[in-house]
Amino acid sequence: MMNQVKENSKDKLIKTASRLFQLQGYHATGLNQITKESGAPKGSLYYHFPNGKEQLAIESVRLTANFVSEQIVEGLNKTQDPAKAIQNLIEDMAKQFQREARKGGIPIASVALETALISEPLREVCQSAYANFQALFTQKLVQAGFEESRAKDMGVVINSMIEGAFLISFTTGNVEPLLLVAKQIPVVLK
Amino acid sequence: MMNQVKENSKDKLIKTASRLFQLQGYHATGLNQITKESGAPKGSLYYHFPNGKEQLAIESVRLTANFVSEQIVEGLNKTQDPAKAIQNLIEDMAKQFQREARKGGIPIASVALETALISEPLREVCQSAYANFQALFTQKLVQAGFEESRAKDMGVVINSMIEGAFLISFTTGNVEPLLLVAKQIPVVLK
DNA sequence: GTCTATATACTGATAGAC
DNA sequence: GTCTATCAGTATATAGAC
Repeated sequence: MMNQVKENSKDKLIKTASRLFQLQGYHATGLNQITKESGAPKGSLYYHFPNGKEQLAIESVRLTANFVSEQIVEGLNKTQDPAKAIQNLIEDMAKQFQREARKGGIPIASVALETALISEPLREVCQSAYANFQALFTQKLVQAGFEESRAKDMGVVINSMIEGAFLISFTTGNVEPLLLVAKQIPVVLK
Repeated sequence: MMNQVKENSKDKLIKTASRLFQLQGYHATGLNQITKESGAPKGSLYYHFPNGKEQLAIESVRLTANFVSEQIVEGLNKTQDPAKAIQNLIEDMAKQFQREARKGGIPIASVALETALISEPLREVCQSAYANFQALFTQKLVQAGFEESRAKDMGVVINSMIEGAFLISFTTGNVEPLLLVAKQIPVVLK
């Protein structure tokens, strides 16, 4: 019923918008560019997203967040030991980051920074994304026997370390920060 | 000679631009708003910055970076032990962040994310800013007897942790990430 | 649901008088 | 160095035919 063989305009718009917001940020990405690259007509955009750019961005961030969450889950499931698992996950992210040669942007950070003060709904969906990432790390730690409260704290810390390393790696065009942060994971979890 | 009692248009423009770029990001900040809030005429902007917005942003990021560097230096000088010093610095930043109630933005991150792929000179000045922050942490560690190579690595890691914690704290409107990262500094430096 | 044409406002940038 | 007027382009958003 809801699974269509052919991709509809709404999905095409969200997919294209997700890519462009991630690559260029919120304000640098215009609706004209999104409709043009998605192939969907502009009238269609306001039919599917009556609240315009803000609503489209909210759904785009949700899509991006789900995609990243899946990557995290898959990565963490590869290894039982949590420290090794998280370290490997970050190193895999660094490899992918290097392969793409910085042509993909950072998943959510730019939209979060640009909109946190001007759109409460957009801020909330970015906040949810980060809360979700943290929860995945925390879950992995709890399953490995970490005490609940410490696992929660370390989820926040690990998420911060990863986001910061992404920011610096992206700005400098060098994956070193990601690799160095990965190496510190076993240290902070000891 | 170069120290004028009265603030000239160029300085007013850079100061205002620094504040607005930090608060709103690069693309959301228009030249009309900068000239209006600075009190400087628009014609004056292109007289002082022939390369327009990009050049103004470069000098604004430099000003912001210098200001942050001074804050870091002052903070690190308060305490001799590097772990304690860095931890206290981050906690002070968190306090200031909370006082401002998220009304100041994050110093450089938004501009860095928005421009790294579209302006090489702007990317470079953001990169320099981060390199400078890292060097200050590294210097503190070397002075305390850390081995040079490890001190460099930890400068990068600490800078990443702080930037990431700022990003998450800003997005969520909660200083917890900054405080938790501060608490981990002695752990990673042990 | 799709598509085009258009409205209004604002963007970065420039010209030229003063 | 200052200031105003204005350019061409693009932004988000809407109206209305199909």
